[in-house]
Amino acid sequence: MLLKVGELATRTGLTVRTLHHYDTIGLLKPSARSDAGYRLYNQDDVARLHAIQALRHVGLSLPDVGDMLARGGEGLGDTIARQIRALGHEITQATELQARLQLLHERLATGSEPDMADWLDTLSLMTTYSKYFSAAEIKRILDNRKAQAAVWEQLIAEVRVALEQQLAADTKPVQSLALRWMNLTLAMMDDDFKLIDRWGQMYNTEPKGQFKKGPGPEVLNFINAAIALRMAAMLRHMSLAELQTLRTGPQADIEQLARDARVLHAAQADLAGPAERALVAHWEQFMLVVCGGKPALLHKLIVAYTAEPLLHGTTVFDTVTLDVIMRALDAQGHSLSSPFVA
Amino acid sequence: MLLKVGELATRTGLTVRTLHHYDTIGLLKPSARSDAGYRLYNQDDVARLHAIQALRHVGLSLPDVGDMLARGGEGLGDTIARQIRALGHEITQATELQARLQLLHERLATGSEPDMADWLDTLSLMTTYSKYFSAAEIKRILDNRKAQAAVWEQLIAEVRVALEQQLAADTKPVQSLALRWMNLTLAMMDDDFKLIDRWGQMYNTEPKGQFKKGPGPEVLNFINAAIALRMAAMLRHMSLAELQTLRTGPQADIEQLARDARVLHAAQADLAGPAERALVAHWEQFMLVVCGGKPALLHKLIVAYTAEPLLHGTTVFDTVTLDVIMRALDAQGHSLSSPFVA
DNA sequence: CTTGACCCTCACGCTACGTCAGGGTTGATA
DNA sequence: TATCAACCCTGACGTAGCGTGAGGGTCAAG
Repeated sequence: MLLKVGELATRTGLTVRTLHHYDTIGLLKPSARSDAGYRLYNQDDVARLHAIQALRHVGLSLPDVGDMLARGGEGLGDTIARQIRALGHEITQATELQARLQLLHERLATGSEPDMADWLDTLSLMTTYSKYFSAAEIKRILDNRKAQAAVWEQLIAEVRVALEQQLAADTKPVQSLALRWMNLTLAMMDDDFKLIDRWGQMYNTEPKGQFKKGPGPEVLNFINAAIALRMAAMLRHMSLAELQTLRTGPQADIEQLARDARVLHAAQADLAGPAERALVAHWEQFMLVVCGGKPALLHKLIVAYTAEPLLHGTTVFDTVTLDVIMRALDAQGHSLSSPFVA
Repeated sequence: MLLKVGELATRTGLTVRTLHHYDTIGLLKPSARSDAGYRLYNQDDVARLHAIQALRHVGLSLPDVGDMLARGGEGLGDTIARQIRALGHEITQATELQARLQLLHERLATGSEPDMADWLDTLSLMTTYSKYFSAAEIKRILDNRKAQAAVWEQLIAEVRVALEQQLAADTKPVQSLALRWMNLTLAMMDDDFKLIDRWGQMYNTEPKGQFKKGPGPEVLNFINAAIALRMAAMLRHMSLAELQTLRTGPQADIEQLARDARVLHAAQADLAGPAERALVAHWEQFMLVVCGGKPALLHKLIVAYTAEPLLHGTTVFDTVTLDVIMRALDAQGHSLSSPFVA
């Protein structure tokens, strides 16, 4: 039983043109022609076509299908395994892109301003980010940044003032700003130092024009110099890996400690009383959280703060709180360097 | 600051050829040319290019990017939403294909015979199946079929014998075969009638040549005629929806009932004794499972079996078991039609 | 003898560029 | 000032897998 192209086409769900194409590239040549030149396919041709369809369904290109048939199906298992992996890759790519677009869509839908410039800014920001972060990471970062927007504004303004006053990077006010900057950045990255690394890479390798919303490059250079000083000072007392395990610590604890300290300060109470002991205990617990639960690291941190003049007095606590805590520690016999070591 | 193509290219990560292309299709024409004819891009051009890159990253085609820029970004939100949906579709497609290939790979890896014909048979079967079933469904079906392979062999052989003996479709032995066939098919489909429907559609619409492994068309036609008779008989007493909720019931129960019945049969015991009551209770429970827990359906089933001569004596139980159960039911005053109705 | 349904062989079109080929321009160096 | 590398230009073909005509035969029915 010989079939003409049209018949074979309808029977296989392909088009006549496709069969023509397979003929011209030599993938499936009809075994015979009628007197008028009509293509005539026999049973073997049909079988071969079915094989072709099956292999195409695996995702092979037409040349690959031809090769595979020529080799008699040898290595098909490996080829399929490759296709599976390729599909996996494709799927993750598509999923990532979808997540990014979803994020973009949410962000711009809530803004409710169909401003072309905004859309495109966000879009290209997103594009830039996507080279360094996954969609989930971008979401975390942007969410945090949004939540901290006001704090950042304030901090940037203060840094700008310091810059204009030409304060030196190693002065106490600038170092205070640097600490706040570091902590805010760390919080924005959910305490994840790997993200900060990539963030830094991005800022360094991407053309600066991208980041229109951020603080200009002068501000960044200024604060980065101050931060570099702090990092260097810290690194004289701990490894980079240890430094990177430091956390920001809960804001709530900081505020609670400040309130408690202020009460004790106002009351001029006995610095070794029960309230003071509780304060010190709270502070210890907070610092342990900051140090990721590692007393040894806390020890190194204290040594660094003691030994490095640069770090003196620049903590997350205000001066009053710091003063009360330090004096209480002293009064309670903590030598600032021993009691926290396991 | 005017940029030449090469400079713009390296700055944006694109190739010179790409910028040439954008120029020729009018997507990004440099705002100026040097005396020598060199393309010169100004700041606006660069901005436009960034927008183009961003929109490309969304997945838009070059013409679409052009349109979008021409419209000033209007409708971008909708476009992005569309892209998200399209990606979702793409992802499900790829995932399905990947699952199917995975299945294929597992199946052929265990077979450990790199026979070209086998690979291609399985491949085209898979291809055919995939038009009607998801990869997960195919896996279930093939797993079940594999587990039942021997039973199918036996059943098909018996049907073939009946066919050769030219037994009529409404005779008891053929009806018994039909019942076994139905139950085996149902088990293969995990009691899912929707799958059976699609299975039937596939068998009817696909070219028969595909199914080389199966029991030839004569056998199928023969048994299908017998099954059609049974279905018609059943449908005279219940709706199609009800018929489709019938289950096969656990094989373990069937065997247990057969063993128990045989013991009682040998013992010639009192048909209304405690053991017999337990037997009847077990049977009732089993039948309720078969009827999906619906006593009303069980009632209809019993009526059908009583009223339709075609169904007489053709159950999943052997004759001895059936006889014992029926007599026990009778002796215990169950009228076969009343006691199971809620 | 016509008509409609097929069949044939070119041959261009589509996406988004890659990749020469053949030839000018620019700026630095010998 | 000649040269040379590094750029730049336009033009044109190639890619994958066919879709979509154009222009012209073939076949069976009416």
